[in-house]
Amino acid sequence: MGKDKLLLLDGNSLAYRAFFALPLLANDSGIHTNAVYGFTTMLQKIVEEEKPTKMLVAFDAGKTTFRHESYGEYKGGRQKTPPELSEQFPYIRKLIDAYQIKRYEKELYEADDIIGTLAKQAANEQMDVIIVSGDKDLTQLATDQVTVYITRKGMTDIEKYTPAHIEEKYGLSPLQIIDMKGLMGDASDNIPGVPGVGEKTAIKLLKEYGSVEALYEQIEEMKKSKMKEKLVDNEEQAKLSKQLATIFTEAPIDITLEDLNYPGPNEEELLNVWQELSFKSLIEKSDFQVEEKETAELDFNIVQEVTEDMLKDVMAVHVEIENEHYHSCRVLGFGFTNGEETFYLSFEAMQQNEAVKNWLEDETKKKYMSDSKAAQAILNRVGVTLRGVEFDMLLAAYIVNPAISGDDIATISKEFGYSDVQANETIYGKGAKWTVPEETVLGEHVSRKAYAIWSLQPILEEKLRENEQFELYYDLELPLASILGSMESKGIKVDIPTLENMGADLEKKIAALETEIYDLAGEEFNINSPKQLGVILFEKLALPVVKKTKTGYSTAADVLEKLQSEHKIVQFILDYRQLAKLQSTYIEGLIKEVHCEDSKVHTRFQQALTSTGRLSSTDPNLQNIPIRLEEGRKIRQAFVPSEEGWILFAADYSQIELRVLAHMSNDENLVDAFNKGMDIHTRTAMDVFHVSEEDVTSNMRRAAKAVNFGIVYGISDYGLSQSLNITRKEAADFIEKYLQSFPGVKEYMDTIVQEAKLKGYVTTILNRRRYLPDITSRNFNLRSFAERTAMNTPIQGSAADIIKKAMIDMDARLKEEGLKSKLLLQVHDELIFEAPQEEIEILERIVPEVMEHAIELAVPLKVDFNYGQTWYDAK
DNA sequence: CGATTCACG
DNA sequence: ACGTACGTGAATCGG
Repeated sequence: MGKDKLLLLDGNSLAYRAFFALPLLANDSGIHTNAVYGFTTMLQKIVEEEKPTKMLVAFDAGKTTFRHESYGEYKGGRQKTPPELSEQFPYIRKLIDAYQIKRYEKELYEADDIIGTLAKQAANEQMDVIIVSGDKDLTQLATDQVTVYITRKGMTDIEKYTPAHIEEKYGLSPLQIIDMKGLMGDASDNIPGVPGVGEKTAIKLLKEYGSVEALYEQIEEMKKSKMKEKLVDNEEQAKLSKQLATIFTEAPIDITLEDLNYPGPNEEELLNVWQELSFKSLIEKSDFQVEEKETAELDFNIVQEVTEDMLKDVMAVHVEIENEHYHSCRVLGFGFTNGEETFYLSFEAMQQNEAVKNWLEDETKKKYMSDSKAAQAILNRVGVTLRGVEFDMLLAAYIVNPAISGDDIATISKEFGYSDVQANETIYGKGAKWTVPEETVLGEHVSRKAYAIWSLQPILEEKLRENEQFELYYDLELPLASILGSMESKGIKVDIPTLENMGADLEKKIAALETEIYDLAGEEFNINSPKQLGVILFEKLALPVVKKTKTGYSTAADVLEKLQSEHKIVQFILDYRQLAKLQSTYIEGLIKEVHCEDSKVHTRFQQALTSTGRLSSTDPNLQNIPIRLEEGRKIRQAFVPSEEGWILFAADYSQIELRVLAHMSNDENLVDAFNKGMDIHTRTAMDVFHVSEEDVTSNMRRAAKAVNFGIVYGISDYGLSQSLNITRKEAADFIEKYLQSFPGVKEYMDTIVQEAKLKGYVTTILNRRRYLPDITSRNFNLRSFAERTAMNTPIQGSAADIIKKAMIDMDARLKEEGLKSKLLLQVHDELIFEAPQEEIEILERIVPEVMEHAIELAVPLKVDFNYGQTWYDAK
């Protein structure tokens, strides 16, 4: 057994150091992590390099110490600990525990005193001692056996103070550091010292006299000077200061050196803490075996047949599929559990099993699932109607925190502290190596997923209730999932010949433009490559460079528009880009997505993805079908009703976001404008430019419209200047005038940012939440972005709440009225239905009625509608 | 696989 | 002084 090596760490000082040395990072749950991160990297490095056999982290306990008895102002005037740091201390403690390092604090004593006491004891036992702190005061403890490490910038950079190093640096012994502080004081601890004496003078005096006491014994022999006067006047203070600066090495601690043995980290615990904090780089760098981590045993069976008695009133069910394309992919199997009995059933076996099918369709049999919409769509493919979904883990997790990334069960489970389910990649492999394992492995994996859902259901439900989000989840998102599932399964019919004709037409136009462009450029190149295009435009043709990107010249549309007058080629490129986009994304891309059995596209609405609460749409994205330009808008002619004699009916909210803003800000002016049913951009122009309605020019209205957009996005003068092509100063002027006209809006914007800083998140009308950890960042960009998000998310998110509620009400109303009409699509502020001709009259009445009263605001909601033979004609 | 561009609200 | 409008998805290029 070699010599013991003891590492003593000053917890408070290191946490402070790390906090101020590093930018205010935060993980995606909104917990700040910079101090914990700095602490961790420092620990990792020092443990690696020093390989200690014993360790302890000491913390200050409470506010008062024995030093306050002799000097009440000790550490007075100190700024209180920033809340962003306070919230990190529990994590630092967790981290230390995971490392299996002892931590200790003692009433009335500071971390210094605990460290000093233990260092002395250890030195007496002939141990090597290393003290780590961010505070140079500790250097007074340096001896031949005790080295003091002081962290410098970045936490992992360390200065090692041995007595020799101190001698070299200051010309003093370690104990004289105390005298130095007695003379010069310490502003951060509010130790006064002798006024006018700084580091230089203190060192000079100590070199001559040796100590504070010796100095005062010989003070009469000192030559008369200002300095001498000050020293004489402040004798008591100097002695008190020295006393305060002295680390007490006889603290009555009830912990012994034997208690401090360091066995090395508990790798599993440490990984858990790192995962909770999202320390991805550390997890990757660590050579801990993540995959081989022991998972708890799970008792499960692979069954060929399921009998009624195996199917309980409440169960977790998971449908395992090949990939995310649930409208077309292979189905692998089903996992079931009620927490006691767990079993796996292959898809083939399920299709033969009436008991299971009946149970799945039985409304009274409650199912706990994750992504029930996918399960519904899959079962729909085999003629089974899923009913009785009582819990959806994917949606619950999303409501608790929309920033949770990943929609697979392993990822979500881990977020909530459950790790007994493996990543899909571990089971199947990835890329070309993807393969379905043998049934015992697959069966266990799927069973574990079901078990994870079962285990997390109470935890997530509790969390939802705690956040007052249970209603949002249970009454809005959960029923919506089923409605979206039906919309997806129904699909929308696409007329391929229409697309093909357009494609042929486009092909000719694109070829003609290509020729023109090559001709004007004097060479052939890839017009689709911004890099090659940049070379042609800005080098060969020497057009002026307006904007640059990270990688080179920007060739974005707004840049090209500014260059239109410079060269004929620019317009051709703009036209080429427009047509090429239509061709590749909307003609070829769309055709690829049409299912040949029914000539329909079946998009997937992502319900647990956006940070604001909106839906998104993929494969194909039906929420960005062209409309603004006529050429593109024609794409909509290919979207047709699925039955002969039916009609497409589209209804959209007018200005829903500004109405939401009027409601939330309660701005008198804005509310009035909507209550009077005015054109909001015209009204804004009237108020900002102080003109009457008749005198609002089209330019004024255009400017007002841009300002309104800006307000919704979380305005910035730069953004507005870009959109209106004016100077930043002019834009700032506009904003100023707007906020004067709408003071309620200004107040709302200020309040919401304040609230976000206080709570760490913002909310919508239905209590949807978005965390904004960057809102307190000292990085201007990150903070500004978070501030704009704080202003925008309640608006965009509340509008999303409203239309989601409208979809639920509309679905119920269609059923109530016994109509055949079906909801097909949602595009953020509009709903698209298909309907038999004879129901159009009814829809004209009920759709606006339902949508306008989905949620009552302080201003009316307004809905416009249109219908026609194709989506294009519903305008 | 990141960057760029452009389609939508 | 800092350098941006908010929220998405798909196609394409090129390392």
